[in-house]
Amino acid sequence: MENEEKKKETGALREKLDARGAHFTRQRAAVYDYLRQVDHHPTADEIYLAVKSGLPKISLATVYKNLEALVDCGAASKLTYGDAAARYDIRTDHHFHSRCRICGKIADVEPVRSDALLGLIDLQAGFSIENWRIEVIGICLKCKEIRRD
Amino acid sequence: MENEEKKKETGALREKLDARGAHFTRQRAAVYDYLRQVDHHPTADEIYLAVKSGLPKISLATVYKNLEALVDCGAASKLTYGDAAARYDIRTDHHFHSRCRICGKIADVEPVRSDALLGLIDLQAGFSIENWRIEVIGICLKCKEIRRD
DNA sequence: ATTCTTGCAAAAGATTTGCAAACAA
DNA sequence: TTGTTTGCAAATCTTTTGCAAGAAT
Repeated sequence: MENEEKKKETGALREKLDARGAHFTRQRAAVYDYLRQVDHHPTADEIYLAVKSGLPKISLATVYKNLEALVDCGAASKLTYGDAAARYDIRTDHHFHSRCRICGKIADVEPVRSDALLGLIDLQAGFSIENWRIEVIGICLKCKEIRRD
Repeated sequence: MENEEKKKETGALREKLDARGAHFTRQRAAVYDYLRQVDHHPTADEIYLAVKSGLPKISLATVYKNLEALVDCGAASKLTYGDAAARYDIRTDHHFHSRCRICGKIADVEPVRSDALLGLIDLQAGFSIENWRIEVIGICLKCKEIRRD
């Protein structure tokens, strides 16, 4: 049943927070739950507005603090692809993103042979790679169909 | 001689601005010249401080407006890799960047077989790629030598 | 009991905007 | 002369911070 699944996830969050000496709170759980339930990568403000319906007194500052706590304990990640506002992602594994130039939607892109990237670029000598990010910009299927280009 | 080179570049900038109906001004040329002479990717504020020595009355807002004009006419590009402040680059051709986690230095990375990137990722069906960006994060040679890790 | 979190307001940092005077075409 | 740019100040937007009261461990 759905409640079992929810309880399991809640427990997982509790453990991750605990490992960092952070507390489990209703506000924190609400931010986490919203991030889990949406299929896109919302900004702090969007999360704030959404979560406010269940917790009317929550403040935007609390949402920011909780997002930071979630990122710190490995329960979410922060996307900073140069928009005005940062976006947050429930996934923390290594993956990339595509952005539609028309509708702005950001979708997940899975790495297939990620390490082969190194052969495609001419890096300065002696640079030790620890991580890399790829963003693909273009037009998504939905926008293409609407425009019939 | 150096003046010939400078005049040629100035002429090129004038043409690009002209094509957009934009004017060539001392302030605009100063921002452009600074971008040409540095070997890194400065923020608007750094450009402002540097250009102010030659044009003491220039304002930060003017620097922002000029950077936008330069980007618009294809004389520079804007880097938004998620820092607090955007960075500007005199190059407008397709290339990438590396960032040192220790010293924060951003260096150019040349694409070798850039189109082969498509084989490395699993993009959603129907997405038309127009452009892509890669950022490599790690430790540069200089910082590695200092730490002797 | 102790430590962390909340909510509020204020502050901070980056960037944009409105506008009259100055400048470039 | 006409349209663009400048410099200034004020405004905007995102994010952070200080702090007293409240909640979690």
